[in-house]
Amino acid sequence: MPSATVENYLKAILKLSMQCDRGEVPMGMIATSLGVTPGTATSMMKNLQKEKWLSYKSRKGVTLTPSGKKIGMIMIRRHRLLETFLVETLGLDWSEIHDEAEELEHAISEKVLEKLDIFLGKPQHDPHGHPIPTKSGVIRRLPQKTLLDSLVGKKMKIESILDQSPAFLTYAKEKGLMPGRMVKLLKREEIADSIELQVERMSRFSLGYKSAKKILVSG
Amino acid sequence: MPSATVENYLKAILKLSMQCDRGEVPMGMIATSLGVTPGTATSMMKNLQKEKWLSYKSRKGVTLTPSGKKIGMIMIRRHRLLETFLVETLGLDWSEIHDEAEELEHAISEKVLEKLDIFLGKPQHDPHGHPIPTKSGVIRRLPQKTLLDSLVGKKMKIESILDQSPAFLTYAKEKGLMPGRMVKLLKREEIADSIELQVERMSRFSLGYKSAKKILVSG
DNA sequence: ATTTTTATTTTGATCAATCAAAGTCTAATG
DNA sequence: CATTAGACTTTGATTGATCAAAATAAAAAT
Repeated sequence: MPSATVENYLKAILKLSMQCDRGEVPMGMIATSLGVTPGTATSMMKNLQKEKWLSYKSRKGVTLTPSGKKIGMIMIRRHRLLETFLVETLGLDWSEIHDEAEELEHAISEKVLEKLDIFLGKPQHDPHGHPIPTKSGVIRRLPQKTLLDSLVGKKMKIESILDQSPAFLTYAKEKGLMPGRMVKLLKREEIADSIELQVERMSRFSLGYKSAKKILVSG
Repeated sequence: MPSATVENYLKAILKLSMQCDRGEVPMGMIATSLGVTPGTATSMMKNLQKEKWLSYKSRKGVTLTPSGKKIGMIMIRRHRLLETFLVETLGLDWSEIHDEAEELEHAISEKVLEKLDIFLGKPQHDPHGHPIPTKSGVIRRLPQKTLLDSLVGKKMKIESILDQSPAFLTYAKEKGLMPGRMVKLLKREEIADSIELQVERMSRFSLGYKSAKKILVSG
């Protein structure tokens, strides 16, 4: 059984490898993502390699083995199912759930998780619109299009919010930026790196480029 | 914030101090109850004293301070609410829930616990009939009478099952020995340290003294 | 009152996870 | 191509939790 720490490393590495696709995940990203010093990350990678969860090439980076990937995926599944439970069943706000799930995901067994999955009706995605992997580790691919890339005037459907920080999530909710809502890009102000938009019948507002890139859309 | 290990020590010490009442809880009981060597228990007690969770007298034992007692009580509350959730909401069998709750109790926050308490309808006791402390740490006192002490021929109500082991719980359930059921002691066989009994309209069976002491009754 | 037994404490060591700071590569820049 | 900045690795130390085994104290038995 991997420790909670190992589970965190494997989950983080899996997520990084899914985003910034290029074979190996570099040390620096791992250290930053987990909030540890580079030296800690390096020494941990050596242990994880010894346990066959990944392969590590000095000054290159790491790639997960199938068993490492499996554990990472299980952790993502646990996290997202727990987030769904916290919002749907217990009524927590979507800005509060990330940290809670971060703790619970290391304590919940497969047996309880499967019961929870059934109880929740086998949801396809969590409250932020992130796809929930199946028990066997299959995960739907998210659309790549962000609010920033969408065409002026075209109505798009919000698919997912990439930022987990409570402050951003609270703001997004207030403006109606939630999965499932329809949004229209009204104007793009290149020079101010800002866009203007409207969600359904709500009032217009603007968003910086950096924030706009955190909203995935489809349609 | 206490570590999960510290939480376990404080919960165990609180439980021991509630059962075998005599001021101080001796080292040996603590070590056995937590499955660690005596030396480990001793050194841990010194740390816990330094943190003001208990007072330790060499070769005497320990007594919890109010803050230590509070943490122990919170852990009992978490454990029992989680057990209730696992049975009532997710449908696990009462023999499976102890170990699951043992893990989850260290990961669940107060915020989530209070939501869970409301969701469950503020239950008074867990599936084994153990009282659930209130948020402020008040706990109902269990009856002291066991099945063994009850009078031959008198109908009693089962209040609580003291043994957490899956094997005993599975057996108990099969025989109808569950909180809320009515039970009648039919015969006491002193020489065979065994009793004969009947639960409601089910068939009679016998139980050894040691097992009979694990069933608390009232009535 | 000795001896023996049992309970507890001490000591020295280990393991996982971490950091700070010094050392070493590598790749980009001039 | 030599230098330098940035990324990465090494080293040595720390912390919390643990154990085994030796030492000690207290309680029980003789």
